[in-house]
Amino acid sequence: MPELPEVEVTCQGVLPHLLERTVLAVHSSGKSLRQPIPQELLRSCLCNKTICTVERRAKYILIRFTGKDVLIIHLGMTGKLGIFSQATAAARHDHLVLTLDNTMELRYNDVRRFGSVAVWPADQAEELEQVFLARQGIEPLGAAFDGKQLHQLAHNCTVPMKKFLMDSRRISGIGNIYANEILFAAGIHPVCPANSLSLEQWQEVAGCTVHILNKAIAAGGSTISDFLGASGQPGYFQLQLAVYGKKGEACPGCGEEIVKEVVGGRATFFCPECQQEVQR
DNA sequence: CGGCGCACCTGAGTGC
DNA sequence: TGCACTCAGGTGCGCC
Repeated sequence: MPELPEVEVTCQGVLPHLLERTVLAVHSSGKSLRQPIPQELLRSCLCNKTICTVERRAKYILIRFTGKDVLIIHLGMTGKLGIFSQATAAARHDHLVLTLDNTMELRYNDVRRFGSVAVWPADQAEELEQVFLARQGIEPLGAAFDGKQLHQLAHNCTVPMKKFLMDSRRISGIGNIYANEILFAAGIHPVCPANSLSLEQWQEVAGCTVHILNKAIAAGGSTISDFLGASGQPGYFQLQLAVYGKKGEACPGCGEEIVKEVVGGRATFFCPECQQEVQR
């Protein structure tokens, strides 16, 4: 389920249930995610440790423990985190369960197993910062994010805008749905080369990015209060989408038909009228 | 190095 | 009801 807003909403949703909680036990399904779940390492690093913060970086959820060990979870395409009572029956595709000291459990469920679970032991805290976190793209909701920075980032880069926005090594957190929505909002054609945009256009793209991501988080945030049991689907399920999945429907801006094409190997929706390919 | 295609996995939906 | 086929919101690998 995750693009940045969904991961952020998940973080905010589990946060109040995890703070100050101590992990008593770790169980995994035995099935491999992107990489095998390191059950023994999880046990030795996390059992009897207390959670002190939960934060998001890019599309990763970082659960930090006293003693500096860090559990890192990526939701892949279909990963979900939820808080359940021990009495709640396990669901199909539950792959990791952390038993907490208040009779509740944190459960990671992932149908397609494209997600990942990793632990960075305290003695590797340095590497976590310098190798892993430093490798992530810029944060769209970070203080430094603006059109000027994107303009510089796109210098000499000929890839289509759609791919540029979705490249997590450059910008973190934007997936297929929001890339479509951002380009529509900014009036940019998805195949437009990244280095062909003016500074003004990049400022527009930056502004739309922040606006759309924040709107999606706010919409998903309405589900946070009942996050127990990992009910509803936060994020884009709550957000009014303008073009994604709307092939053949009327553009909300001009009424022209939304078209679908494949760009960078993924379904791409746009309005051929509002998003002109040729730049003037 | 930049960019492309594909593989990883399961399930939902569609058309016959 | 069943079967074959396509598609899905992410990432990283091998290849040119």
